Amino acid sequence: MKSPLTPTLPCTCANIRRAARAFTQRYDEALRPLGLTITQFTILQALSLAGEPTQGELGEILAMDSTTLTRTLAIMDRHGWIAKKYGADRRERRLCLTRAGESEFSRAVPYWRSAQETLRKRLGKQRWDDLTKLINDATSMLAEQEVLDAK
Amino acid sequence: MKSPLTPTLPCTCANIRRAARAFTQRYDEALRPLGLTITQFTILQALSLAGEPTQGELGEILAMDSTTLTRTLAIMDRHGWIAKKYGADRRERRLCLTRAGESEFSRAVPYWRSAQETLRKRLGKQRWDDLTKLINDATSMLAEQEVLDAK
DNA sequence: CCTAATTAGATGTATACACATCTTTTCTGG
DNA sequence: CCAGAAAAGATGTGTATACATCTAATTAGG
Repeated sequence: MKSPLTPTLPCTCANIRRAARAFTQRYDEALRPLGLTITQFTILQALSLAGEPTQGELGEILAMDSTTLTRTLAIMDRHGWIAKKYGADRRERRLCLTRAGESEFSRAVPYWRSAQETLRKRLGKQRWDDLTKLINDATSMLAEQEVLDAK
Repeated sequence: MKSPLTPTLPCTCANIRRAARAFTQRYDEALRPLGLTITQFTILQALSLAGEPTQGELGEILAMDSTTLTRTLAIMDRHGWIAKKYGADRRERRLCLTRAGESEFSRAVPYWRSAQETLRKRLGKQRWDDLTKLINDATSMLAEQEVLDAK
């Protein structure tokens, strides 16, 4: 019975952050041939699913500060993947994919799917699904609490 | 039945990264009065538990590239919290806390514990424990795979 | 209507993170 | 022993992240 490389840490946040690093390394590696990061892929995927969210709305969906998105979107904009439309409220920028963005997303999906399926098989369906549910329940509860805090 | 602020994303990595951001924001907020981040607290906690790991060993424990630790340890070193000892192998740096580091850790524990207990109560013991086990099992499995890949 | 408060996003700054590459030290074959 | 390979960290670079603060646009009170 050898001690694991990654012992359980006393801090749940540290355990989750560690998992995020481990997963990110795997997915980034899979996407590297495309010069795409999982952060950028996630935004492409979110925009291909969502309607035309504002930057703030996308930030809420991803539990990410909207000013963080300013920087990442700028990188993606340099590649011509993102379109920003000014809505009725001219403070807002509504986001959507350009043709090039949709195309890049399509190109990336097989690389992403391969990483996702490899890890899913390795963990097993039950663990994978349980993990997905628990991690998202936790995120939802933290987000709700935040909404209450703001009042 | 309203749609959640944080819908389940198709990508498990994205779900975990989102959770990491949400948790990090809570713990960082709790530690802010001390000018300490959860990253730094985690290193203090790891060093207070571990023996005297090398930088590489600490990186493995945290699933973090050892060169990332170079920068974070430099910040902590400026505060005088970290001691680096050259071991028999002079390439290595064995890490431990200074008195000031131990003292800072002790000061921080109540703030950390408060955040941890608040969230634990909110999620409930069952979910909290299940999440901890699942997330760490997943991390372990990814780390093992990495070891195999390297061969 | 106007002014004051609020909101959306941009910008300045600092930490967090990893990969490529470099230097120093150690190990391995011969 | 010595030359080449391997290992441990440091450094250069680029992305990821959030908070404080700023600007522009909208909303709320009077």
